Parts: sequence; C-alpha cells; structure tokens
Amino acid sequence: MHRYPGEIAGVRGPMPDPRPNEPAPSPRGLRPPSAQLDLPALEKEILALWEERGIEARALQTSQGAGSRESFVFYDGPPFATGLPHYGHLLAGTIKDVVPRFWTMRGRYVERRFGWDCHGLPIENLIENELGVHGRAEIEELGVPTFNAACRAGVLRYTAEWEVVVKRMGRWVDFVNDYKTMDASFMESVWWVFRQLWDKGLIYEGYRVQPVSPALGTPLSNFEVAQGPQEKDPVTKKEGHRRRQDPSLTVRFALEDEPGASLWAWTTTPWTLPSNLALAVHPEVEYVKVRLVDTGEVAYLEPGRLAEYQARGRVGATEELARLRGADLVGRPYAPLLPYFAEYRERDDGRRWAFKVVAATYVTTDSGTGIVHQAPAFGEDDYAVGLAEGLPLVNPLSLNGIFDESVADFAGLFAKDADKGIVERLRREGKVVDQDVIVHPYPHCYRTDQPLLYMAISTWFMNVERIRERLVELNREIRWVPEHVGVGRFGNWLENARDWNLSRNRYWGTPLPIWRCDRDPSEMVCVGSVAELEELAGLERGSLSDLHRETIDPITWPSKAGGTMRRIPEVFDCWFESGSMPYAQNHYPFDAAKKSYVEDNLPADFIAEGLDQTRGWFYTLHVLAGALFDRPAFRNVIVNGLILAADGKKMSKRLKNYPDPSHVIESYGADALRAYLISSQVVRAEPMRFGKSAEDTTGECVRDMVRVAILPLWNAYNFLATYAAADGWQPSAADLELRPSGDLDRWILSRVQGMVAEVIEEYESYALWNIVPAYLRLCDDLNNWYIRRGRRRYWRARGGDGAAADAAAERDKAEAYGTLFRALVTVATAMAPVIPFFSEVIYQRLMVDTGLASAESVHLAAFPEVDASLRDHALEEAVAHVRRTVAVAQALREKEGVAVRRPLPTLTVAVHTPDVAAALRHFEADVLGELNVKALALTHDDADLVTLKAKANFKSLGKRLGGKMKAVAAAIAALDQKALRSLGAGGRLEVEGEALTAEDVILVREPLAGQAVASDGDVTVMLDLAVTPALAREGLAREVINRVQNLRKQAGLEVSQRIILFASGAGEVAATLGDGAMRELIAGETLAIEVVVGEVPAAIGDRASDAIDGDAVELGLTLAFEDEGGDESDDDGEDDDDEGVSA
RNA sequence: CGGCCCGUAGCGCAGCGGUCAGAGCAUCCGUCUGAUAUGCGGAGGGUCGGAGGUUCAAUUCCUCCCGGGCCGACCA
Repeated sequence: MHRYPGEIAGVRGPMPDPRPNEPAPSPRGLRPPSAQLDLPALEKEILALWEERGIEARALQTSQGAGSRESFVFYDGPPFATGLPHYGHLLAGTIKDVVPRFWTMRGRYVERRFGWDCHGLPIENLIENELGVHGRAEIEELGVPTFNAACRAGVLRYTAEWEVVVKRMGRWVDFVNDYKTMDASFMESVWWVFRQLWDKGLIYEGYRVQPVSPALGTPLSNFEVAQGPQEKDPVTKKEGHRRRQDPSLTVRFALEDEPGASLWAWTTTPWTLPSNLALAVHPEVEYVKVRLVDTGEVAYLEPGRLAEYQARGRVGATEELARLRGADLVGRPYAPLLPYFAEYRERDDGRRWAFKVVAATYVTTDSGTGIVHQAPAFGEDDYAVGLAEGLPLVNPLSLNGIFDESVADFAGLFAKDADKGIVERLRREGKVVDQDVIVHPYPHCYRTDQPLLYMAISTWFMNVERIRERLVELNREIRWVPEHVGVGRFGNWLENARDWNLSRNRYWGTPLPIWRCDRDPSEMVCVGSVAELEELAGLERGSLSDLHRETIDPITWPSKAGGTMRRIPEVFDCWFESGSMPYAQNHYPFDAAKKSYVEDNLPADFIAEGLDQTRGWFYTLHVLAGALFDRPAFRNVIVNGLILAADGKKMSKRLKNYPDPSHVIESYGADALRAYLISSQVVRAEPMRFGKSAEDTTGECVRDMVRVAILPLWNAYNFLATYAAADGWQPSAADLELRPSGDLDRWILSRVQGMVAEVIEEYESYALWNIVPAYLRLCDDLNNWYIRRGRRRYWRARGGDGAAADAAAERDKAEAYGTLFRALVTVATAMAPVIPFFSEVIYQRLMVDTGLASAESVHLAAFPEVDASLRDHALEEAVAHVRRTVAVAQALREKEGVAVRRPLPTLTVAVHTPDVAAALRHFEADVLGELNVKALALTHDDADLVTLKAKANFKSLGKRLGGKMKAVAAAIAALDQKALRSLGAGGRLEVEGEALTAEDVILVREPLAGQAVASDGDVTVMLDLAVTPALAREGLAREVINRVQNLRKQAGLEVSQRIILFASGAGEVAATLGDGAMRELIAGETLAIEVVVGEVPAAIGDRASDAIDGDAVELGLTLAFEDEGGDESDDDGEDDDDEGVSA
C-alpha cells in the first residue's frame, strides 16, 4: 500500500479519532467515531466514570429528592469466599444485576447488600488442612479459640478478589454496607429466630442416625456424603459410592427358649455387634427351622437365603424341621451375643426389653439370612425399629469411632479396627456360622477418603412437618422462573419435607443458644438475645461483643437443680443462618430503626440463585419466613441452571476445558459475557454448555455476542456521528420528542416502541432470556433497513446551494437525524440493565456530552415508557411485507444467476390483498433500489406465474368435520386450478357435501416452469429477464464500477479520495465506455473527476485488467488533486435510490 | 431406586395438538467501498431419541423403553 501526496489535505469524511476513548474535548457535539473499538478498554473507562461521578452511589441512594422511592426488595444469597468466583457466580451475579438495574430505572429503590457466608464445614476443612489438625480430638487439643481465630482470619481471604470480579462484571452491589454471617449482630438475630421457633414449640431434641466421618469427628450432611469419592460399578456401570472390601459375617444367636437352636443373622459391620439389641424378621416372610446334617445344629432362617448359602458351599446339607412365618418368631428371646449391654435384657419390672426378635417390614430376602441384626444406634432402620420397640439406645462409640469403656475389651480401638478382634472372639466362642469378604459400594468421607460410620447422634430439630401444609400453601404465592421448579422440584420437596436437623457438632458457626443443667438435663433455657444472656449469666450489660463458641461456651450460671447451666456444644447448620438472612442482615428485631423496614420488606420482591439451592437457601428462607411470619420469603425467584464446559462436562481446572473468566472479559468485555449468559436457557434452570461448539474453549461464543449485540449499535451510532460531524448537526431536546412525518422514520420509531414494550414485558415477568433476542431483531431493522434505505437522506447538501427544493429537503434531513438519534437513545436506555457499559457509552455520547441529559448516566435515567401513539402496526406490517418481498426477489435473482449489479426492467409481484398492494406501491422506491429493477408491476392474477395446489386447513376444518376430515382433505388436494382460483377469489365450493370458503383451504403456489418466478408463502414474484441494450450497457457500467472499486481498494485509497480513471475495453465494454451517460455513472460512483477513455498510460501504477462478459477491460487510476472547497459538490441530490447517476 | 429437567439441522438451541418444523453459528455460494467485511444477501442441511397409544390430526398429549443432566433415597 502506498500513499499519495496531498492525501491529507484532501481528505474529507470521517477522520479516525486519534484518541479513541478519551472524553469529548468540547461538549455539545456528537463525538466522532473511533477507528477501533476496544470494548474492555471502554468498559474500564465507564467504570472510572461511574466511580468519578459517584453514579453507583447515587443509584443506590435511599431517596431521591424529596419523596422516598418505593422499595423493590432484593435479597442477595451469600456465597462462600473461600474460592474465586466462577461462571456460576458470574451468571447469578448478572441476573442479580439486570433485575435491580431495571427496577431502579423504573423509579424503585433497590437495596443490594452483598452478603458473605462465613461459617460451615468448607472453611473448617480448609483451616484444618492448613493447620494440619484433623478431627475433633486434634481441634480440641489445639483449642477452639485458636481454631476459630484461624477460621475467622481465613474465611474472607478472597473477598477482595471477589469484589474486583463482581465490579468488573458491571454489577452494582453494596460491598461497604454488606453483611457477614459471622457478625455478632447477624448471629444475635439468628438466636432470635431460633428463640421464636422455640417459643412456638417447633424445636425438639432427638436422635438421628447420620453418616459420621470418624477422622473429622463430625456427622456429615447428605450433601457432603454425595461429594465423597465415586466410582462405577463394574457390572451395572452406574456411578456410585466407592467400593470397598468389608467382612461378610454370619453369626448365630442362641435362643434362650429353645436350647441348641439359634437364629442366624448377617452383617458387614462386625463392630456394631457389641451394640446388638434385637433381631428383626419380616412378619409376612416364611422362615424355616432346619437341622444341619453334619453338626446337628438347629437354625432358623429364610429358606431362599439358606439355599444361597448352600449353593456357595458355605453351609452343608440340612434337614427341614418346620416352616413358620416371621410373625411366629416375634418376641422370642435370645442370649446376648456379647456381654456388654446384657443389663438391658429385662426392664426393672422384669419384662423382656432387649435381645428378642422383633418385626420389621423393611427386612428383605435379597441378602443375608432374612434375619437382620439390630443395633439401633447404627442404622436408620435399626433406629426406627428401636424407637418403635422401645429398645434402649446404646452407642459405645465416640464421634471419632473409638470404643469407650462400655465395651471394655475393645476400648480405645477404632471401630473398623475392632472388627478383627470381634470376629476372632466370636469364632472362639463358636458363634460364627460363616465368614467371607464382600465388595460393595460404601460411602466414604469426601475430605479424608475414610469409610463413614452411621450412628445415632443427638440433634436438635425444627418440626417442619407440623407447618408443612402451610408452607405448601405459601409456596403457591411465589412466581418461580421457570415455573416447573416451584411445582416440581421445590414443591415435591416441600410436600415431603422432614424435620430439619439444625445442629452440627462443629466449632466455627453460630452456637445453639441452649443452656442446660448438667444435673437435670430437662432444665433448659433458650436464649434469644445477647442482653438476655448477659442478664442470666450476671454479666455486665454490653460486655459481650462476640458470640462464637470460644466466647460463649465458658459462660455458665447455677441451675435450679443445684447444678450448672452450660451451653450444649452444637452449632447451627449454616443453612439456618442463610435462611435467617432477611432478618439477620438488619439485626432484626434489635435495631429499632430497621424493625419496620424488615417487616415491610418481607417477602422480597426478587431473589435469584442456582438450582442447587432448591433444598438449600430457597428452602430455608421459605421455612423460616413461613414459621415466623406466615409469609413466603420471596415473591419472584429466578432459578439458574448449571454451566458446563463446551464439551458438556463439568468445568474442570485440571482439564482446562473452559476459558478463564477474566480472560474472556478482557478479550470481549463484560457486556458481551452478560448478554451471552442472560440469553441462554441457563436462566431457566437448564444446564448450559459454555461455548458455541464442543471445541470452543476460548469463549468464541462470547465474541459472537459482541458481533451481534454490540457492534450493530456501535455502527448505527457511528453512522449518525459521522454525518453529524460532517454536517454540523447537533441533537436537541426536541429530537427526543420528535414525531417525524416520513414513513421510514415513523416505522423505525414504531419498531423501537414495539421493542421497548416487548422487553418491559420480559423484564417484568423475569423472562430474561427473551430480552436480547428482541433487541437483536430491532438491530436488524435499524441497520439493515432503516439506515440502509435512508442513507442518502443524510448526504444532502448542507443548506446553501440551490435554494429551490431545499426547505423540504432540509426538513427531511432534520427528521432523519432526529429520528435516528431518538431511536438510538431509546434502545440504548432500554438495554442498559443488560449491557450496562455499552449502553452507557452510547448514552454518554448522545445525551450527556450534548448536554441533553437530565441524569448523568443512563443508569440514573428513567426506563423508556411505551408511547403507544408512536406505534403503527399497519406500517410495521407493510414494511415487513416489503422486506419479505425483497428477500424472495433477491433469492430469485440468485437462483437465476443474475447479479444485482445488472439492472432488470421489471419486477412483477402477485398481490392478493389491497394492503399488500398499497404497501409495495408505497415503498416502491425501496423495492426498486434494493433489487436494481426499473419498474415494479403488481398483478392480482398470478395464473401465469404459478400453479395452485391446495391443502386442507386442518385447524379450521378439523373441529368442524371430525372423522370426515380425511376424505375432505383428500378431495381438497384433488381440486383443479379453476376451482382453486374461484375459491381464492372469494367463491364458495362444495366438497364431499361440505361447503368450503377460502378460509378452509391453504393455497400453495408453485412457480410455473419457463419463467423467473419465485414463491414463498403468500409472496410470489416474477422477474423480467429480458434486458434491453440500454440496461445491458448499464449493467456493464456497473461491472466496470465494481472493477474500479476493487482497484481503489487494491491501491489503498480512502473511501472519499478522488481519482482520475483511465479505461479501455473491447466490444460491448468499449461501447459502454463510449457512452457519455455511462461514463458519468462510472465517474460518479467511483469518485473519478475524469474518465479518460483509451489505452491506460504505462506510467500508471495502479492498474488492472479483467474481462466482463468476455470483453477485455483495462483500468488504471491515479489520485486526483482536488481544488479546495466544493465540499459537497459531488452530492447527487437524488433521494429515491442508490443507483442515481451523479450529476 | 425415586423426583424434576433435557434428547429437534454438523453445533449449541426455539417451537410444543393443526398448514412446508424455525432462527443463530458452522458449511457452501454470492456480494465489498459515500456507516458497519467484526458487514450484507442467498442456499444446502432434520425419519423432531425409539416403540406403542389417544385423536379427524402428534415433534407437541399419554405409556413404556433408550440416552444425558441435576437432586435425592438405599446399601442392616
């Protein structure tokens, strides 16, 4: 590429902005377009602008001016800050930003306090690993104060990074006035919530058999169990718990009422045998009593199971002595297998207590012996049976799985390690029937990989079942997006809700505020506030500033029974804390200033979290609000799904199957990422693959969003700014109210209103995924029709020269500018919640730089109101029809192989309604211009163009005809042209005895062979391909123009640089060049001030040779030196189409 | 094993009783210069996971099956 002298001086038109992204030097003008668009850089400028002008703070202000705004209540679910934010957080953050921004622009006050979840096992585990302490024993040895201090110090370690990412995404949220679940004020409110439940009698103590991680010394939630190591079953190929080898032990329990006979039972957990208290049989199942031929032993078991033992060669031949139902065995006493809890054999009154056969319907005959060993402390079913049978609850194990002194022989041993000794002892005592090894899936600890132990743990429950029905009712008041989560997943969960285990045997959490007498456990106090505790304990008022275990646990006071009141050791399930967030974030009800605020703001208008919160935050919020206030906790909720990597797998740092979020943001900008996320089905709780295809690991999908959602708006702005700059046009306040007279202008404003109405509806119904598509449709209308068709209106002379027709032309131009301006402002404003940065860029340039804005930011502006008076549905339909017609004709040109460059004489359009005819006539200039045809003909009679085929209109006929439908449909398909044409013309017809009108038949038009006809739906067009010599010549001229333009590009010219064109050609090309009108056409379109026909001088460097329709053409060009001034001298003044010949 | 969701074009997805099943990306073809080639226009591409059923009519509703996802249950 080379440059010409004089280029700079002669340059007109848009100048690249040397400092693309700097503030406008002088206000009141539209900033000229920049050469390049660096979106991330622009976004950072906007961030700085928001910061500098305090925009965010102002948007978050409680009141504006005199009157306080009505609240729109948003609750933010607290994340853990123990890791960095990932796409799931960015998605949730985007949803949580779009909705509040919308309502803020609608005049509501939206408080958006960020929350941090500080308590819970994740942080405890992290700290355990960092400190190198594992399990309760080690933590307690280290000391709770030390441990909790470490948790406190560690839990907020990533908050700064979070803040950076959240802000960079454009999310406005209050980090200063945030809440933390470990704040004393927050925790005190949690106590208050608990006390409310206590007073309502919704809290009780119970036992629950739970999986315990012995190494961690803590029960695990089901969620944690599910996180444990998984593997596929080699046979079924199903994912399940990791498989492990365990002993498979069958033992005999000697019946006390039948010497020499025993009951056989099977277990894979010998360590539970010391705690055996009963044997369970299914009352309906048939059992046998057999004698072993070899040994003479008499045993009871289920016959199918016996056969199985025998098949495996584990048991020899038997002789059947009797058959009986399980129910017949119930109540029979047996001797304790091991001596440790033999004292439970009988109650004080002498009645049999433990060590007897009980009935249980959960007993199956799939495995074991059909007789099930019961250790109520170690199995959920066992516990239930124990409860029903009134058995004692014995548990010789600590939470670390270590036997205590009650099982003296194995005291100090870990349960699984005791297996061996227990088996050995039983074998010695002749109580082992069979010993084997079993490989089975078994849950393991997600942290330590050790097998979990199930055991009964003392726990504190909230009685959810009692209020369950009311909770189900309250759920009906909630709008779930998508709906099915509310009725399905959440609704079903609610209907089956079980009592909520609120307590955890951990350290770093809100302590349960229950103090209990160490002598009389029934003496308890539930403390509902710090003040109350201080009073009970005789502490100075206000002396307690922290409520964690290290501070609270030492607080005691004398009990009525003469003992000491001590706090029970448990802390809350951290879900209880997040569920208390609506109250606790405002220190309810202790903060008098906010008391009514909290009450007035329940339920929240809006929350949004992931599908995984169904049983988490959604549930706990709902339960607590229902229990405390008999209200739902939220009115509207958007549930988002899981974001997967492009390959459909989970995002994995190790696999690197997804792009780094910050890299994506810094490549394409946060707006594009927001628009991408919000447009996907992931905002309807469905899983989403982050990528445009399985191979997209770089975030190409987001780049596409830049192309389709950002650039069109940018280009439209640039168009306006370019001509405004060249023309000296400036927007005025009146343009914002402009009611243009021209159809094109009225049309685009109508479309803009339609788009605004559409997005308002989507915002209001929380159907966020529909917003961007509606906007994209408008972008297409704006760029590919409105601006494209209106282009020449902006080129017109800047007043001045021929004053004749100029008053009208000036007015038209002003309306063109004003309309485009108004459209851009409206669209940018309506999209501000979704693309907050770019809409701000546009708004700043259009409104703030020009001094037109009353607000300093688009986000302080009011959301556009729909102005119904600007809508013209008929006009929108007319243009839609015109565009469709043009598209069909363009496809036809393509099919016929006639380039748009070659003018054709006539386009004939078959019209069937007056509306369509009027529309086409009305926009005739656009049709001619787009298609490069000289005339538009309309015909009502398309008999020459198409053959008609007919199909029955099932929709209208189906209901009426029912079973006769098939016959009628066949008859309709067989109708001839004449009948169809008469029907189409409004006639009536009788078929199979049924009267038909045009309504009942769908006409399908098929182009007749031999002509250039295309038909699509109700649009039929024909092109006249008969080209006159004059048209052919014009076509050739356009081919020449095309070659010259290519040459210009090849020569590296600016679009506005003038040239001198040298051209020669053979045959028809020569004739074209010899035609003065054609030369003028060529000159005008190629900005040639002169066309020199004849051999291209050898000195010309920029030259090209080609052939057009077989005739050679030689071209050369050189830069023309312009005389100064004559700014608009090239203006053609035409206004109908693009094809005008320059004057 | 249960609950909920999803299987539609090469890919990621709309549609969800009725007329030729749609847009986007990708592919292919055409087209550059008075805003945007990061553009514009066009074309090809589908047994709507499978099998039954209901219905005049099923991609759409029902049942079963297969495949995928999430959540949950069970494993004495």
